[in-house]
Amino acid sequence: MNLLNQGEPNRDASYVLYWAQMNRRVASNHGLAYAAELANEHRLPLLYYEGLTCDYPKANRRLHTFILEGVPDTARELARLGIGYTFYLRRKRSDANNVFYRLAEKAAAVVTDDYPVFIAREFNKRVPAKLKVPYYTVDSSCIVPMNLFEKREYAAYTIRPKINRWLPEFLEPAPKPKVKVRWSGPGPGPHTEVTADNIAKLVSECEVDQSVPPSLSYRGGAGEAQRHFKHFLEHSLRRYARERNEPSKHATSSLSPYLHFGHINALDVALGAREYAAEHKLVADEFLEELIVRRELAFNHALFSDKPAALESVPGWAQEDLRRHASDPRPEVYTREEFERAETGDDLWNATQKELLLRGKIHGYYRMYWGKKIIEWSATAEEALETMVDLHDRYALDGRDPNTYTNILWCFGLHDRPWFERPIFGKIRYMARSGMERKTDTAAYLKEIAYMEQTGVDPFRLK
DNA sequence: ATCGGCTCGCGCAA
DNA sequence: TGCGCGAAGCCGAT
Repeated sequence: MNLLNQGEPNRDASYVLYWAQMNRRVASNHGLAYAAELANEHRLPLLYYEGLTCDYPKANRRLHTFILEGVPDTARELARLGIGYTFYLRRKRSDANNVFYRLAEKAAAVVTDDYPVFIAREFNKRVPAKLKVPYYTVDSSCIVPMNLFEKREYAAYTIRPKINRWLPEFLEPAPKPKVKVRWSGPGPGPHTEVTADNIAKLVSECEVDQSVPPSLSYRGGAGEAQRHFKHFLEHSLRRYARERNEPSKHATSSLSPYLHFGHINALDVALGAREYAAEHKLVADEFLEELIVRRELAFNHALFSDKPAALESVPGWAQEDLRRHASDPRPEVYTREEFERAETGDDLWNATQKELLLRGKIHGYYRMYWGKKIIEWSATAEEALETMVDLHDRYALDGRDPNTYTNILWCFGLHDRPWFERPIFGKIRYMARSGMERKTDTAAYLKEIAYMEQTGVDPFRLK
């Protein structure tokens, strides 16, 4: 927990305010639980505010739909716990309502999410000074709070022992938000009522890019997140270590969209996987390594980098290699539009891009190939990076996340080691189509993507 | 099928 | 100061 301003509690306050910026969930939310504690101290009720605006960069139908799908779950849970809920959908850019500031004026204190990238990073810098009341941020994203680390870690092997030392202390269920003064009735307006039936209509009324359709595969919400998690435990965890890099086997958790929007807490995923593994005599080590060590390494990278998504944040040797090879001839070069439309000369690469377009995420292993080839086929490294970030911002349900930026920069050498010298890449790890063929069943993947493209149905969508 | 070399730098042991 | 080893590989030799 961090207090980010000199605010004094408001004596005439009507509630304590929790502002869900990134962790859009009720269960297992350390920030919300802390807000409930403050509310109890002030003998006030607790109000949960969540907004969705149309004017953040590249806002679109896909992202809006996913976020709105989470709202009914949130409303139900909050009502059960006696916590007030104001959700506001700002449909038009001309809408002058600034609901957060209006609600904050009547709050004894504000609690929100500590988050190291995108809008929350900027808001948490700018907003506290504008408020008269205390403004707290709580890290409800990481298992080991990212602020406990003192510096940017060099690689997984440097952060791993530190995480392992802290884990026994932090791998405990989050406290529940138990309020003493229950909220009765609706939250203070303006409030937008969201039901499963009106989501499509609400989104169509928003001034956002309507050309990006909702994901074929993932619907938002805490309930959906739990369903995916349960399916993963029962059908995939035991295969994870062996088959996680084989996309056609579907052995990964598919939780990244839910982790990104906070519909599920990584802490609960870790606890649940550990418990399931113990009960069923399975080994969850490989999954926990990715969920905890690599995910938290990404948050560490974002927190301690001035620009988490810039080439200046990759190691010196890699930057130097990119510079040295900047004028190497590129045998193939594609424009951003050709990448976007999946129109390169490589059908496997095109399939990965189609997976992004249709599902809203790319399988983790193939995404590395996707990124490496964009580097190889772009005029400059800077342009390659821009293409990757832009395509994720618009199409990925797990974009705009510390993991996204870290996975993209990994393609440029971040958290990786040098390998042998070659054109364009220098000593940055290269990936070849032949390697994909050798190690994975590319034919099965191509078939699966082609089926989705032709039918508009994801055969692996959770029923 | 499997193995070693490629190459940098962190962090711990000495 | 030396040394082991690292987030997902490639390539050529055996």
